[in-house]
Amino acid sequence: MQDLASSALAASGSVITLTFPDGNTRTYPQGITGMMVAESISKSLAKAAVALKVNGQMRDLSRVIEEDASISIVKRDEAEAVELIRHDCAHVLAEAVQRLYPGTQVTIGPNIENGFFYDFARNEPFTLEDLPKIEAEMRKIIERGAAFEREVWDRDQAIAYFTGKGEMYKAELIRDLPGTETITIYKQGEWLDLCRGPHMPTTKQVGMAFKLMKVAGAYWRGDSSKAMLTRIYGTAWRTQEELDSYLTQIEEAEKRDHRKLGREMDLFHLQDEAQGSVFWHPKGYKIWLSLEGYIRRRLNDSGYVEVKTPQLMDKKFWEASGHWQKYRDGMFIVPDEIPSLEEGKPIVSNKAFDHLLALKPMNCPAHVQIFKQGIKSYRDLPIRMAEFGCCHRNEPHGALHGLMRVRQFTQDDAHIFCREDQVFEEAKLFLSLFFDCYKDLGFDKIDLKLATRPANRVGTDDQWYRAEKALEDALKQLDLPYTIAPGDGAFYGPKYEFHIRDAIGRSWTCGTFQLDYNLPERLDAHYIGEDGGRHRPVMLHRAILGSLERFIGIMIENYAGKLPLWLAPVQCVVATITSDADSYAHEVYHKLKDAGLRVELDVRNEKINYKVREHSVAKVPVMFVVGKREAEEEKVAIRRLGSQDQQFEELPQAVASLIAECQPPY
RNA sequence: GCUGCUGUAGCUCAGUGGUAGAGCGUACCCUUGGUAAGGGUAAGGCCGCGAGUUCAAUCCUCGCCAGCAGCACCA
Repeated sequence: MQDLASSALAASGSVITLTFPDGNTRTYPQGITGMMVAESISKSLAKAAVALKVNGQMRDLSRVIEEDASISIVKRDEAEAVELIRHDCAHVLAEAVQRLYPGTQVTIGPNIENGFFYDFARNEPFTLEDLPKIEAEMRKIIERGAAFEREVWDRDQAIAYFTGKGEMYKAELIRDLPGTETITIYKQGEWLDLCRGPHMPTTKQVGMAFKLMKVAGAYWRGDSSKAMLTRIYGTAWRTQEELDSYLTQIEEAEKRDHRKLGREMDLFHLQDEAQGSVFWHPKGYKIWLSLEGYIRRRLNDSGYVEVKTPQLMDKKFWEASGHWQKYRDGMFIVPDEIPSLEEGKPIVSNKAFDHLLALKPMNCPAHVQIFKQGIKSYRDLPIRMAEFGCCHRNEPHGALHGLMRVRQFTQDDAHIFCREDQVFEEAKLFLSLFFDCYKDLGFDKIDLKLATRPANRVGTDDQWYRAEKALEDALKQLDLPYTIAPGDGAFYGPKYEFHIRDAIGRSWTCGTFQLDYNLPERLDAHYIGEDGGRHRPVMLHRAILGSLERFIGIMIENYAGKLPLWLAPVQCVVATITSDADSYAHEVYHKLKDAGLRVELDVRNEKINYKVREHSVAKVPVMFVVGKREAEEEKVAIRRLGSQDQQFEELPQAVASLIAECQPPY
C-alpha cells in the first residue's frame, strides 16, 4: 500500500484523505479508485467488495474518488448489496431477453420491493413458458462474468446510437433527461444499457439466487394512452437460503388470502350474477355486525350523530355536486320510468333518458342536504354527521378484487361541518380516535400519508396553504410519523390517507380524512356566524375503516382468519365426546347462548379427534369439550385454538370467564 | 379498460379427438370413540357460454363471459 501510495504520490504530487467507517483516515494519491482502496486494505476485501459508498452515496468500485471523503466498502454479503444484486440482475435479464428474442426493445428496469422488473417492447408478449428459457440464458451470462464498464456518452451520440439500433424507447428516455444530466452507459461484454448505475464489478457477482416470477402487461410510462409493454418480474437475493425463505414466505402469505379463507370459513361469496358485490354468509355477517357495532359506539361517544340517506337520487342532484361531470363513468345510472312488460318493446322509452337517477357513489352530498334543513348557527358547529352509507361505484372489471375492491360497499362515513378555525382541532380529534380504533383492531403497521394539492384543483392557493398547514400541524403536534404524497390530494382539498398492506404486501387505502371547501359552495350550505351574516362551513370527509368490505378483508388476512374472540363469528363450540354427555352439552350450550355468546353445539356421531380437528381448521377460538367425566363433575375441558393442551374448569367459572373474554375492547 | 394466463363434482385438482376420474366434503349404515382425519356404501358433472373444423369436440380454432396476476383507474 505504502509503495502504491508513495509512487503515485510521487507521480502526481497530490493526495486525498479518505475517512473509513471506524474513523481512521488514510491518504491516497489522486486518481485512486474504490477497487484500489479495497486492494490496499486486503485481498479478501477486494474480492468481496461490490461497491463503494462515498459520503453515503453508492458508487462503482471502478470509479475514481475525486476528493477527500468518508467512504465505506460494501461487500456482497452485506444487506445493502442486495439492491445492487437486483439491479444488476435486471441488466442480465435484459441482455438474456435480447439474445433470445432479437428485435425486442428494452425500456426501463428498476428495483422494487423484494426484487426488480424489466419492461420490454415486443410484438408478441412473453408468457410464463418463456421464463425458464430466459433464466437459463441469464445463468450463462452470469457464469461468463463480464465486467460492468461505465462510460459517459455525449447526449446526441447516445440518441443517435439507440435510434440507430431501433431502441426508440431508450432514445426517448435520453431525449427527456434534463440537459444537466450526465448520460452514462454500462457495458457488460458486448451488451450495453443506458443506466445511472452503480453496478457491481462483474455479472458474476449477481449469483444464482434469483428467479423470474411473473409476466404482465404495463403501460409505457404508466400511461394508459401509451403502448402496452410486456413486463417480467424477478426476485434476487444474496444467497439461495434467502431466496428459498422468500419463496416460502410468499406461499405462507397466499394461505392468508381473504378470498380463500372467506370460502373455507364460510364467511361470504361472490358470483358472476352480481360481480363486485358481496354475498355475506351468516358467519361473515357476524363479523360485520361486531365491527359495525364497535365503530357505532366509538362514534356515538365521540360526538357524532348517525343518519341514513337515499340510495337513488336525481341526476340534477349529482350535477349540482359536480360528480355527474367528473365521475359519471363510475356511476350506476337508472331511468326513472316504469319498465315496459310488453314483448318486443324496449324496456324503457327514449324519453327515459330525460329523467335519470343515479345510485349514490358517495354520501357527502346527501349529508349536505340534511345540514341545509333549517338554519344552522355557528353555535351548532361542529356537526359530525355519520352514516354507514352503502355506495355503488361502477368500477372497471380489471379493478375488482375480492372484498378489497368491490362495486357495492359500505363506508363508516361521516362529514364534519365546521368553521375553518376548527379544522385543526377536528383533525387532531380524528387522528386520536383513528389510532385508538386501530389499536383495538390489531393494526400497528399503518402508513400515514399527507396528500397535497394536485395540479387540477379548485380553491385559492392561500386556502390550500392554510388547509395543508392545518393538517400537517395536527400530525406534528401528535408526533405521528407520516410521508407527504405530493399532488395526491383530492381536487377540492388535501387529505390524510391511511394505508394498510394485505397478506401479499399490496397496499390499500382504508381510513381517510379530507378537507373540502368545494362542496359546501356548490351545494350552497351556510351557517349564521357570530356577526349575524352567512358563512360557508368547511366540510371534512372522514372514514376510519373506509369500506367495511375492504377492512374485513384486510382484517381476515392480518389475523390469518384467527380473529380475536370479540370478532370471531363463532366464539365457542361445545363438543361432546360420547352421546352420554349430550344433555349436559345442551345445558352448557344454552348457558353460553343465553349470555349472548356466539356458540355452536357439536353432538355429531364423530370422534373427538375429528371434531377438534374440524373446529381448529375452522379457526374457532375456544372449544368446550364435554364427556362423561365433565357431565358428572359439572365441568368443561377448555381447548383453545393453537394450544395442544386443555384446562378443566367448573362450568359457572368457565362460562363467566369466557363471557368476560368475549367483550369488545370498547 | 389493457396485456398474459386460467375455467372439469360443493372445494382442491388429475385426464382424454370416441359424451369423465381422485381426495376432501355431503347422505346413509356400522362404530360411543378422551383432544388435529375410525370403517363401509351411495349420491353428485350441459367438462364456463356460443359458433366453427371433424364421422365424432370437454380436448383443436374463433368469439364472448368470468376468475387470477400485473398495469391503468379508485370522487
